[in-house]
Amino acid sequence: MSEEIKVSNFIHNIIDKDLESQKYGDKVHTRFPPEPNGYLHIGHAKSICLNFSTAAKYGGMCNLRYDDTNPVKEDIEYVDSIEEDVKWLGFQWDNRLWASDYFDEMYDCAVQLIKEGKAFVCDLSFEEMREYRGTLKEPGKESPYRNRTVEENLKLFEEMKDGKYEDGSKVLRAKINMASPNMNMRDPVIYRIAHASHHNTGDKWCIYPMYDFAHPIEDAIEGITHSICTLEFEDHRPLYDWTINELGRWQTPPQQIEFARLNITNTVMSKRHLKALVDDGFVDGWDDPRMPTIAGLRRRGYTPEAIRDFCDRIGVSKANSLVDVSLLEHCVREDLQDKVQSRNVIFDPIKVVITNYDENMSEEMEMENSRNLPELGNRMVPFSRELYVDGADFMEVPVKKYFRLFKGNEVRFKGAYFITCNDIIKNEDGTIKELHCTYDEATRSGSGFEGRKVKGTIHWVDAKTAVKIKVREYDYLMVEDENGENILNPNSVKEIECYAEPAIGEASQGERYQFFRHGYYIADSKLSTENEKVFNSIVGLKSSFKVK
RNA sequence: UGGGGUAUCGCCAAGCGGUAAGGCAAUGGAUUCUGAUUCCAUCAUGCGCAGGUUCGAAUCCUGCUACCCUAGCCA
Repeated sequence: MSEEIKVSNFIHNIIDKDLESQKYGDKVHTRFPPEPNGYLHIGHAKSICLNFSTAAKYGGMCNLRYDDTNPVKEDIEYVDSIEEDVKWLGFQWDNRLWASDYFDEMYDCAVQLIKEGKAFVCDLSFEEMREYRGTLKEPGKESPYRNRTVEENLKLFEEMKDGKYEDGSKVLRAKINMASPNMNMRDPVIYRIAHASHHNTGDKWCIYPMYDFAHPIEDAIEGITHSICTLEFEDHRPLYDWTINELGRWQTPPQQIEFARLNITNTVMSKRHLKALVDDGFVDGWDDPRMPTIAGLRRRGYTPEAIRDFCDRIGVSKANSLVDVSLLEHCVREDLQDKVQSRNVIFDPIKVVITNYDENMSEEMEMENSRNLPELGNRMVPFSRELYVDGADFMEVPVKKYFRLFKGNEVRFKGAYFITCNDIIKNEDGTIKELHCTYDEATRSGSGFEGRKVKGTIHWVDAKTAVKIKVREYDYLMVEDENGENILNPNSVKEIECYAEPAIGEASQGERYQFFRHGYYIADSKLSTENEKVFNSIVGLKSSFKVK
């Protein structure tokens, strides 16, 4: 048992108990069973981390199994993305399997139930079936087809398989109890007719097993010990157990364990809604940097380490929860701060003229690549008479406790000199044209100057050698309106033209930086070209001085 | 409750009869050539509510309350 791998107490307690009772001997076998009907999102990441980490922690196995029992909704195009995402998160499956590979065995299981009088072919229509099912408070009525003979059921089911009937005209139902207080036990449908081509089995089948019938069989065949799913399946557990017990084929049946699915503030977490955002063109695709999909988070610049850490920290329990997005952001910052170099980028340029600096002179200033990681060394950044600073680093009328640039104040230009602002030069319309400042040669960075101190350090870019880049700032996809209702945020992305120091030109696709005083950014892998770098904002700095 | 679940700090979450871990957020302070980072401090006489059992209860019992899931031939 590895100590490094964190596993929630929730699952820990269950498995330790099973190990002690030797319910499955020393075996621990989990599975991650996505339906290939969309991209994986961070909610899936929670399940992936849970299942794979649990297996790893106990020296067991974890299967990646596609729950592909409904060809109408599924598409092979999603399979590649699912595997890429699981791998990117840092996990490796022990077996890659398809539920559809068990269709023969599932069919055989169905036939067994029919032979034992535990399943029957039913001709009720959708509407009739709903009527017969009863309601939450009233029991259902038995189907008039419930007492067909075994021979008749066998014949009809075979004919269903052979394609003699239309979609919806017949189903195979388990014969359990129409008066059960649990709706799932009121003779649930276990096989339906669907004349649809399956990505794996082609046109071999025109009947497909339902989830409730298929899933326990899949788990049992694979020797799964702990079948972890989300809370809404709690009511299905009796049917899960019924299926395995009635079939009686497996010595050590798997057990279903439920936990609460992940919800994050300001985040859409339903596949249906995410698909609508893609289909309606609100976002550029499943990997749009605003999407909470694994692909989106990856393009946004999140690291697998940060996501795994997040999953470790949110814990696992049965309480419905809404995790504050600030925890995710914290995990991203914490991971990036010890990995990433810093660069100077000016978002909202104000020109600065150093009036006592020689017009024909320029210097290469040595600048540390990372304050936190001295081992990353230094780089040379050009400095000359005309520079740009950020609009946020200057105030014409400073508020109290503001210690960046304002008229009469001296600040440190990071990696360069102390600079004093002497004059504000305006355009005719009253806007600021440029700032006239002076520098003090004695205060050069690295000179060991101790004469006086300044409270503010700001960043700058040499005007002559500045490189233009595009930066995309993101806001949450969902925001609250004035009534506190969650609505789609119409301003979820903002593109800004920025000036950057020349060294940014070396940025390769996917490379991350901290833009000094701004936050963390990544060179977008899709939008960047040779001539133009586009950066996605990953996450901002924890806090900065905000003018109220 | 028809049935099934869940309630511990603003948000997650440990705790399993011996006197409320931790993280995020927040707040104060120290250091800082990033108002970042780091560091230190504060943050539940209280565990949905009301009773009871016990020397002792978040943990056991009883009764309430609130919220979630459930009536697909989806998963």
